Amino acid sequence: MPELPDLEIFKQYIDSTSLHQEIERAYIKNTKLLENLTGEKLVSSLGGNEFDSTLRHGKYLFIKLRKGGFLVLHFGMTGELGYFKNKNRENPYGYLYIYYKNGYRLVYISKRKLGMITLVNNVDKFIAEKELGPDADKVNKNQFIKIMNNSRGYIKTTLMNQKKIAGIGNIYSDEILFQSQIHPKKKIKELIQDDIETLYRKMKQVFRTAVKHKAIPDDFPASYLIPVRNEKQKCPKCKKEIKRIKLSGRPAYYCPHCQKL
DNA sequence: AGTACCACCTGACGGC
DNA sequence: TGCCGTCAGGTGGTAC
Repeated sequence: MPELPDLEIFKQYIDSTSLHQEIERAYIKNTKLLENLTGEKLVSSLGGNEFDSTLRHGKYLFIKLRKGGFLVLHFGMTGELGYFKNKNRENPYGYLYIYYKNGYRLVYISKRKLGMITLVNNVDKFIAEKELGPDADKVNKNQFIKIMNNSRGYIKTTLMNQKKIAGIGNIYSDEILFQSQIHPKKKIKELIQDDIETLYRKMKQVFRTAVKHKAIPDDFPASYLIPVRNEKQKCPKCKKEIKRIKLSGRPAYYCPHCQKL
């Protein structure tokens, strides 16, 4: 479930497993995920190289290469990472394999092939080209208020708009709205300043909590929506039934009692 | 500017 | 058990 907290966990995973060790070779199984890049170029750039550090912006992960440039990973809907030595941990959906001299490999895994892999020299330039807004976990309160005041439309749609704020997806937008007690289909212009500040506070709190629990929904606090984000489940606060509606074709789950329009 | 809908891709799940 | 339709955390493009 690759949204901001998941990406933050991926970042920590790379940081704790894959930095500062020589890459023996790389292998790309399918070039479909590559953007502006050939498989040959990717493989030759990684071989004999080393990862120095990582950066995250929204749902994108940037891994700095010792010899210059960054490996960029986007995880789509089903992307994940694996770092292991044992062959029986092999995954049929692995696409990019990075083999280290120590016998371990880092694998980019994607069931649905909706992710993206590329190489860039300049992260800020990449962010500008993708027109991404500020990272949702790093944006400050004044920036956030300004972004909201410059938007119209539904609050949920706006929170998920990567060009406004980067990092929030379908699942976490539901959680942020649930914690803020705001209906997903509330129009931004109908929110008062207090609501916007609540959203900002809850957004940060949700990220902090999710990352603390390694982005594993079952470990989230009992007051969280995500572990019970399904129709016919009971609202963690009022125990009434969770409802599902659609916004631009995407499902939104909320509590009609706690989140009034 | 914002919304709905389609496409991409393919596994998971529920119903019959 | 098996087939089939529908749905799914992502983004990007189009028509209105």
